[in-house]
Amino acid sequence: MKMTPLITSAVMHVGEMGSRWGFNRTVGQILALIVLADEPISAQEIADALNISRGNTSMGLKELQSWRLVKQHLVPGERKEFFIAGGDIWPLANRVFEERRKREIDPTMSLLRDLLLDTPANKTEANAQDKLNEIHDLLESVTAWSQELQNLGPDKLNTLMKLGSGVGRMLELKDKILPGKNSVN
Amino acid sequence: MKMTPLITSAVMHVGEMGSRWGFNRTVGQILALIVLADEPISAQEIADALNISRGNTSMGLKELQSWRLVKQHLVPGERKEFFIAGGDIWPLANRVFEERRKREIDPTMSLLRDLLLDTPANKTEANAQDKLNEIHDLLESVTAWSQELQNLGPDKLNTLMKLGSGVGRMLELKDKILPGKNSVN
DNA sequence: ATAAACTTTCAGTAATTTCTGAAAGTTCAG
DNA sequence: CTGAACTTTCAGAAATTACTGAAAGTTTAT
Repeated sequence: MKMTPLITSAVMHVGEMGSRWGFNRTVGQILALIVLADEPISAQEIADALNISRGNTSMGLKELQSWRLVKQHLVPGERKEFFIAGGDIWPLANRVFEERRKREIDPTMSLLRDLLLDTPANKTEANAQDKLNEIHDLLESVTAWSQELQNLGPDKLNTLMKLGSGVGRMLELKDKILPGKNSVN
Repeated sequence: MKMTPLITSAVMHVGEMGSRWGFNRTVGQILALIVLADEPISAQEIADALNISRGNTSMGLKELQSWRLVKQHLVPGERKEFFIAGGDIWPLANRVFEERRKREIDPTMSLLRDLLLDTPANKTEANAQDKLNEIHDLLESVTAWSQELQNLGPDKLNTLMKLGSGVGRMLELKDKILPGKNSVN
C-alpha cells in the first residue's frame, strides 16, 4: 500500500476521529486505509503501512468485520487473507449508524422500560419517572423513525433529504394527501 | 438529593452510557441527577450523592454548561450556586445531537474539503479522492438535512416522525403535490 | 507426518483518560 | 480590610483502555 500524503492525512484523521465514531485510533486507521485502497490489502501490509503490531491489526480487523465495514477477500493462488471495504459509502455509513444505535440507544431503552414498571414511592420518584417516560418516548420515536428511513432505501432517502424545506410544505398538506391517515396529536 | 433505587439506577446507567454519548462517566451521572431532580441542586449535593470529589464535580458542571444541558439557577438568599436542567427533554436531546455533530462531523468535512483541492498524483490517489468526495457529499447531505429538520421545530418534527411509512407514500406523490419543485435524480 | 506460511490470542506494558484534593481564586457580609 | 463561604484549577495518582510481541493455533502443500 502506497501511503501518499493525501491518503496518509485522511487515514490519520479518521484515526483521530475514531474514538468519537465508536472505535479506537487504529481501528479507524485500518478502516480508512481499506476504504481508500483501490485494491485488496493484506493484514501485513496494513500493519506495515500503519506501523502497528500484527496482533493489533488482527484485532482491529476482527472488530471492523463485526461492524460489517470490512470483509475478507480471497485472492486465488495467495495463501494470506486480503481485505476490502464492506460496501459502498452509503451502506457503510448506514452500518455505522445502526451499530451505534445498538450500542447507544437500545440498552437505555431496555433499562427505561424496566424502570417504568416500578410504582413510584414518592413525589420525587414520580417526577423522575415522568422524565424517564419522556425520554423513553423520544428514543422510541427516533429509533422507529430511523428504521422507517432505512426501509425507504438509499434512493428515496436521498430524494427526501434533497427535498429540503419542501418537507415543511408537504407536512402542511399532509391531511389532504393522506386522508385516511390518523391525525397525530 | 434523595437517591432512591430508581434514581440511582438511572443515574448509574447514564454514567455508564456516558462515554458512548460523548462525555465521561461522572459527567453523565451529574447530568442524569440534575435532569431527574425535581428541584435545583448544589454542587456539593451532587458531589455527595455521587461520591465524587468537589473538584471533579466542578469540572463536570462546567462541561455540561458548555453543552448547554445544564444551567445555573440562583436561589435568593443562598450563597452557593444551584443547577437545573437546561430545558425539556426534546431540546436537551437536540443539543446533544448538535454538539456531537460539531465534534464528529464538522472537523471531517473541513479536512475533506482541503484534501479535495489537491490534484491527484496518480491512479491510486485519484481513486482515493473519489471516495473522499463521496463521503463529503454524504456528510453534507446529512448535515444539511438535520439542519432542515431542526428548523421544522419539535411539533412538525414529531408529526413527521409519527407519519411512519406514510413518508414513503408521500414521496411517491411528491411531484403532484409540489409541481414547481425540481425533480431530484 | 512435517513444515512453512500464515492468523489469533492474551499477559504484560504503555498510553491515555479521568479523578482527587490541596492550593489558589472569588464573592460578599460585616 | 478581613474572613467565611463558596468555586475553580491543576499536578499528580488512579483507573481505564489500547498495544505489543511471543506463544499457540490453523491451514495447506508436500
